[in-house]
Amino acid sequence: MATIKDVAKLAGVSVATVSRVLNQGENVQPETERKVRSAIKALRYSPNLLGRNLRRRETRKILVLLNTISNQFYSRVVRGIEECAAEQEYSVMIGMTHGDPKLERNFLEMLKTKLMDGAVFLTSELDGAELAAQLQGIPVVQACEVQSTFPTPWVSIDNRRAACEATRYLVEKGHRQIGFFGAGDTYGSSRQREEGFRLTMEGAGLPIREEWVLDEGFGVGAGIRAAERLLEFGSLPDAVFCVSDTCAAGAIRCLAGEGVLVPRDISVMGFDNIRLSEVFLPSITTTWQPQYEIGYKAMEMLLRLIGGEEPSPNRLVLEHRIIERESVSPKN
Amino acid sequence: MATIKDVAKLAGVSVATVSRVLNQGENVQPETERKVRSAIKALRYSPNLLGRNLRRRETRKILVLLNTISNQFYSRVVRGIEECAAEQEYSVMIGMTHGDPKLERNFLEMLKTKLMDGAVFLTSELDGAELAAQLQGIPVVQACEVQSTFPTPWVSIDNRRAACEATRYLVEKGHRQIGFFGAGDTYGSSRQREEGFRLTMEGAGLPIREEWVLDEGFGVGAGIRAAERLLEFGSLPDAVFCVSDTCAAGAIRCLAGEGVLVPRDISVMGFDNIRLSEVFLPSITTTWQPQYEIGYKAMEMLLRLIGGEEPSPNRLVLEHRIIERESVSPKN
DNA sequence: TTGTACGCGTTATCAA
DNA sequence: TTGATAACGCGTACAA
Repeated sequence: MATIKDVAKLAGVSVATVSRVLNQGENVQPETERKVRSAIKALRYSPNLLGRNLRRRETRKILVLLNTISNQFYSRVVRGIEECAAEQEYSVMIGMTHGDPKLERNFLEMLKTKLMDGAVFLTSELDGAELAAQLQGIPVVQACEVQSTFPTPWVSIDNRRAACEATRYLVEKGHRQIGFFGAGDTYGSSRQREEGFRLTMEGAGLPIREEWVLDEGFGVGAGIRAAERLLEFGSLPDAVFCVSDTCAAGAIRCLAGEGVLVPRDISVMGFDNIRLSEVFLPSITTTWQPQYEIGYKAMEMLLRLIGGEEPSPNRLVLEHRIIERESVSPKN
Repeated sequence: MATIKDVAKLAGVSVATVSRVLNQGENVQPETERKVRSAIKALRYSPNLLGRNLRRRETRKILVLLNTISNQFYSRVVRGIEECAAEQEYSVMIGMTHGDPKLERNFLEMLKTKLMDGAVFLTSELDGAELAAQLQGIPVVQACEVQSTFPTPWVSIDNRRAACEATRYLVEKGHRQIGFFGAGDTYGSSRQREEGFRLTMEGAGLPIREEWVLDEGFGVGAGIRAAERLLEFGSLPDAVFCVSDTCAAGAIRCLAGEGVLVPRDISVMGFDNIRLSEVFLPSITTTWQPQYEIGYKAMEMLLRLIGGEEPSPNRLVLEHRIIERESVSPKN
């Protein structure tokens, strides 16, 4: 691999001149520049970014941390991050933690040592105290999945309010016995959505049957397992509010396997509005969140942070909206 | 951010000693080590990986390049890569190209300049000639989506043979008028699957109606668009062979919207066996490919390449298998 | 306009 | 066992 020295030697100039051609492009004779460029081409030279980054103290790369890309939801969030980043000539790289704190610490190490200029956390497995300690001076923004104990700016929706509205929607459709398929305490968004569900049920004077509140997780498998457990009880609720669209899809599929049809026999509501929810049969009534915008805004905040400013506001709550489809019907 | 010098100063030793404590841990007095470690803790020191990588000429990071993570299929492939990588203490980072050669060149730049030790390409937008020129000495392996003109080892399935078998399966179910939803020439796998389709149809003496061969792409939207075009013709085929499960799902959904039910009115076959295909209603008959193993084997090859050996064999064709589900039924 | 030389933060060699 | 110091490849202040 050719270095800047090789180029300088071949072009018959000093490394400084080569560097000047490469970077500013100013203060160099056209003839000299020509020689340098042809040497670069001849040697197929690319500047070693390790050396450059070390010297410049910036890498123009940012990290997106998430538990898994198999969760369809994140893909448009990342797109938002990427497009904002690209405008400022940043590249983004994705790291997966698979819910493993060790893997997350590994990525944190890269951040601490300036392998990347900053990060957007879409999920995190660490607690606020540890992260606060680790994150000293590292530009980080949280998006979607937010832990308010983290000492970082964030952008998300109001999960609790969204869940309130979703539950109220079900109630207004005439459903009275409503179950909730959540993800337990693993992630805050699920907890907040459960809160919203409970609050609204109580506000409407409707009882919550705890055997219909099942915490299996966000994924398709979670929906299937929760539905299986639901079927073990003698009676079914009128409707189920699921913590995610994938969970809802799994539940609908599992119920169908036992002859329980959605929405004929039971209504199922999702959350997120991923592509699957409009394609699924039946299509899934859900709560849309502005995935692209969440990502874009988070990246804007991160850029401010990298620039040394404190973004203001440093917490951003974006709008959500119920999207009516086929999986919820009025209670007859 | 503290550097090794700060640590050395605080501990009252030289940087060499600090480095020894950090790396080999040998040849250093317990007492000295204790002092160093407490200085490290006090200063919250982490070695700067840019400096280390520059010096060691390795980063222990590898890049996975793909067009988009919204394609569910890749997630298990990446998992295979990650688990093999982790065994050798490599971290993996994902970069998306979104089908844009410029973005891909950007990532290539990182590789050329040793920001990462090597890469697995799950897709690529460049042609063989350009890549051959760029890839001089950079360890790269292709997986899944393979261009045989690339000068790299690869691992994949036999797409053509798999498509032959899938088509034959449809024929054996009694279908005679069969359509193909592909992705055109954007990626080789689609072309090879189309070849297999055509070969088998001809071999069975069945005519191919070109208006039923539609190239819209791999995604859900592609399946929808292709189905829309299909519906514009007066008559429908007995069955459609789709290039991917997501495409099949889109097609099934679109047909259902027009009252054409799968598999009652038409059979639809997918490809890949992603999670969606077992959850979808109807569940999708498809061809499984060993996603995890493809990733794992590709990473094994890459490690050999990084180690300076040429892997042998340097092309690996793994097995596939038809999975029967609900979306294909016998022609009555 | 160009070149010399230093520093970025490490690791590794060599001498003490 | 430890320390001084030379790389690694680059950018840039300063001198020429």
